Amino acid sequence: MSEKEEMFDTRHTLSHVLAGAVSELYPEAKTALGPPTETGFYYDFDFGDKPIKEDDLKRIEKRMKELLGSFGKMEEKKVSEKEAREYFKDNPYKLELIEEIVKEGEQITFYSSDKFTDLCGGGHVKDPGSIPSDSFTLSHIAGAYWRGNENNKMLTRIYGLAFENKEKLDDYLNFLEEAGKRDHRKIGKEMDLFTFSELVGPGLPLWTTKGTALRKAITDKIQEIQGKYGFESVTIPHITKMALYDKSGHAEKFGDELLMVKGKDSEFALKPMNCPHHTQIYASRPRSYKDLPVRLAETTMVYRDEQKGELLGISRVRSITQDDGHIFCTPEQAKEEVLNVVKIIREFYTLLGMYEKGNFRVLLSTRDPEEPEKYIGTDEQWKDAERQLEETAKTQGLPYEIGEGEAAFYGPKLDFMFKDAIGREWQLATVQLDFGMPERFGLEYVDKDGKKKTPVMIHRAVAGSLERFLSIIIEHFAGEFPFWMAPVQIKVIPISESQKERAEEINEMIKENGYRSRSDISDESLSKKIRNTKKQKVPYFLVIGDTEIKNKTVTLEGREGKVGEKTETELLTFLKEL
RNA sequence: GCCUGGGUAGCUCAAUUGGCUAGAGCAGCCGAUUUGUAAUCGGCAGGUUGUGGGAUCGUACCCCACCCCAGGCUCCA
Repeated sequence: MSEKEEMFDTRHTLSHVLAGAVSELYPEAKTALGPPTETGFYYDFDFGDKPIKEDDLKRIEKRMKELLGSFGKMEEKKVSEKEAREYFKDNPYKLELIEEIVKEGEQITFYSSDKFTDLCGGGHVKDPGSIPSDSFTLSHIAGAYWRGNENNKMLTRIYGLAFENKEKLDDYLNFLEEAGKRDHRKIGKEMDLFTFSELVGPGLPLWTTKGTALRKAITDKIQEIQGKYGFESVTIPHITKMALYDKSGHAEKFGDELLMVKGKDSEFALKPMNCPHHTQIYASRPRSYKDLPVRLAETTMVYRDEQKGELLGISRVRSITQDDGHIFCTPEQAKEEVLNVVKIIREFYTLLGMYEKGNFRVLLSTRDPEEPEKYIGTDEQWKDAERQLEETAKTQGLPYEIGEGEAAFYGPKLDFMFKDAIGREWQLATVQLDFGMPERFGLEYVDKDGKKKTPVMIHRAVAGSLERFLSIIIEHFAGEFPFWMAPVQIKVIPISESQKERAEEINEMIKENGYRSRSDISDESLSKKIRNTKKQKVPYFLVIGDTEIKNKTVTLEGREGKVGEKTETELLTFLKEL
């Protein structure tokens, strides 16, 4: 058995110990479900009308530790439906599970120790007494709907962290603490990148001058790359008549997520996506097969009335800036176009040093075969498109997995998933095939044979949402952005008042050469000015004293220390090569 | 939206658990200093303790409602 599987069993067993401890301390509580997780385990309970508090965790944890030694061996026992029902007659959750197992035609098993019996499929360490009592801890409680369905009752979930031993647990706790230091909300505030106002509203970030410089550096870079692949920019209004979404099918899909704007005599919707608008640019004139592919790109904000509890920093917001793009092409061209988008994504994330194995994974999001009515398009189209995407993923060596039921309603997609500082996964880049919308909008092109045909539409985004993308890279770089991206790239620091003028002169010179430079001519000490520069994570700074004035040079310094004394020309050459 | 926590100056935190005028540091402003590599010194200002109600002789602290934030759940075109 691998170490990972063994840990899985340990965590699973601990969830039983947790349930055992809770059952003892709170006899009224009903146990529901409790699986292991990546970092520990949890168990869901129904505490009835006497919910527990965060403070109670200490008590439960203490009892768990006491119980470990006397918990006894985990023994499997096959039981009949009748026995099972009898044993759990007061527990509606277990009864529901038993019913399901019976329906599936599977054997019901109990796992019992001296202290506690649970309905369970197995996967335990034989002797819970062998688990070190300081290798786990209960971390927090949270609400969770029974069976993950929001129409069901909300249960109380107790989360625990568990590792091989105390050292590993401490390592993880330490990791969480370190991760907290790179939290994009903290760094965003420290570096003055964005802010929120209660007057403006939750989920609506306001971008400062520095944050905007950062955003522009990124979107310029994306445009530079995608420009090589034939994308051209377009511009659309942020509102539309509902007619557009009635036709696209989004109206039905979106419902209350749409934000409405009332005009004098008509009502508009704030756009929650850009594709329908872009189809209308395509549809504005007759297209020949010779015009295809048409590749439209636009970095623009969309607005979604997300549920409040889902908002999170700039990872999940209500005003979302998408670096969106839509390709309209012939069915024959689709594969090549998807490939090109993958290349754009690869080039961009490679530049960031984020395209490394293990740093991301790709989700091939397919249709849920159980619910075909949720999607548009024929079986044939779906199979074909899914196969096409999978082929591209394979030939491009993408670390992909199938995400069944994760597809958009109009087609399958490749989603590029990246992790934030504490390991939560977020979708950034995406390529989506769509054979529904062109048809709905009656898009067409005239083919070689003179016949009108329906083009394929490909949706794509490189950063995805600029907000979410920034949340990830702020945490990835802990604010220490690569030079080309840094909101302030260079700081010019005179040692004392007498070099102020020269510092300003150098600062202007650098700015004229297209870099984001600032001078610090405050009356602070050199040490203080350097400290501030480092705190702001500015990649390079120049020190100017009497020596530099005499030599007509600047002293260049970066994050790794002193680079050296350079003339203006040398400096510009150096910056150019970064 | 739901569950559980939280909200004190721009930021980081304090206030002996219901009892003197809510205090520090940093940032800001004023003054002195003119600095050679991660905090120069002094002064000033800064608060309706998230908001609104209530209980109390008295509340940052107790109760109610709402707002905002976080960790989860649900959702994520």
